[in-house]
Amino acid sequence: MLDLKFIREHSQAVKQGILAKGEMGDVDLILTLDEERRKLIHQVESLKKERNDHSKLVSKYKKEGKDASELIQSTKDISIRIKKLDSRLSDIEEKIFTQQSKIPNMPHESTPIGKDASDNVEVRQWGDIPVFDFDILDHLELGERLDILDFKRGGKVTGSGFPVYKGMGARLERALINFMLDIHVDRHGYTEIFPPFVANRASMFGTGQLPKLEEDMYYTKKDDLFLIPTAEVPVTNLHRDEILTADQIPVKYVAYSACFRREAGSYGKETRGFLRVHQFNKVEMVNFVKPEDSYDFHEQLLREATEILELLEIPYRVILLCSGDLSFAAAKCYDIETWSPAEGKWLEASSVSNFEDFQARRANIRFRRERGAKPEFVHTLNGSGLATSRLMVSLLENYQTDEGTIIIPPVLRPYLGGLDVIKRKY
RNA sequence: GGAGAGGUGGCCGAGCUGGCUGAAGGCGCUCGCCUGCUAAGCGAGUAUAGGGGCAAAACCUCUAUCCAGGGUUCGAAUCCCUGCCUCUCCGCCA
Repeated sequence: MLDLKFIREHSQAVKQGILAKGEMGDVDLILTLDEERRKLIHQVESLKKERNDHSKLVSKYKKEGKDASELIQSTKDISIRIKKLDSRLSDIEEKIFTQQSKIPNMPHESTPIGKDASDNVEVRQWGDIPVFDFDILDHLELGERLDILDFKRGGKVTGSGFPVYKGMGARLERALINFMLDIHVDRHGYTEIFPPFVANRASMFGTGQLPKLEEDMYYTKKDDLFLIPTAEVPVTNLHRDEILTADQIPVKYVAYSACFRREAGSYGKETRGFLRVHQFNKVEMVNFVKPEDSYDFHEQLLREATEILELLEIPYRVILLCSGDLSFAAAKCYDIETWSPAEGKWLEASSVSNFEDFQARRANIRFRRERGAKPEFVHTLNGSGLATSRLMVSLLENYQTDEGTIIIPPVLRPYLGGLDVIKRKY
């Protein structure tokens, strides 16, 4: 959410930002409504003052034994006028709020302006793309032959897009999650959170999923709750409506969660196997920091995420998203993509975003620099570190051998009881 | 799911027979004084948001806020209704 005052004072910049992001948003309507709002506030507040004064007089008259009936009658009229104006005012404020919530965050100055993914900028690449001297298999075939992934039965239990991990596949998934959590906790100073996987409307609004992405989320009607699309939602909302003290900041949380996405209307391309699923696992890092530090933390977050891939020795590249490819709430975002030898392309395994105060304003997360200082909005950032589904694709495909086995990266072996290779059972 | 209790400022905690109560008192914190030595005492201050005054800050002023939303009333933290949340007991379940 952008500050109403900011929209009022920088309407041109906001319009440009909306265009650059390829979003919708009616700035002029907001400006018109805001003007009316302020006019109404002025009227209704002076009436309220009058009413308050009258009420005090009534009290005084009664104490003195004077007749207050005339005064009471005239005050009654004032109250009726107030009620009318108040309801008009809240009507307008609701309209403003609706419009305001639809305005995306502004892209940061270091975000390249562009239309779509083709305007994204590659920042760097790490590791060499592997060359194989045999015919490689894709992760689906590998998973099936090794009997570690079962997409078919997942379809039976739930529907397509709900993969089942089996045997060493399940253990490998668990190993990846534990490995990533341990690195972030032990080396990057994170506090681990195990959050709820279901969140309410206020939380979904706080991080910016609502209202725009309602159709993309699983929803439980009876309880008016949403299955989380990312741990970012519950973890960021941990501090909703709070004022943090300066010594609490920066807050660094890391959380594992299952992530649920309906991916409505995305059938067809790129839906094979793990490439697009409705449920996947992700380790997510969330930072709450002072505004002036947020871009330093953004770079640090990127390093913390890529370190995982370097330890796993999986080639990746970092992409700086252009304005048009940026999500609604982000001001700047790096995507980390890992290499899939079978697909012959890069797969997004992580998004590392700086939301500045956009989420903080929606979720009302503030901090005080010192006692007595005015509360300010924090800056929130988050980054996947990482999503295991795409990571699993790259891991299986990059570490496959001509025998159809999978070499386990050394850093993961302690998590797999020392196992160094996954072999076929038959 | 059934029965009951409750949600007040950074925290604790009054008020809840409606009227200078934005809210006693305590703790914490900040500043000052005194005193001086791991302490105590004294004084002052200590919410947030919005509107207006202003180019802006400081400041002044008004309005709102005692979980949220409605209602009653000249006037509500105080009365009524609805919702949310917390706690206790019972039931059910992992």
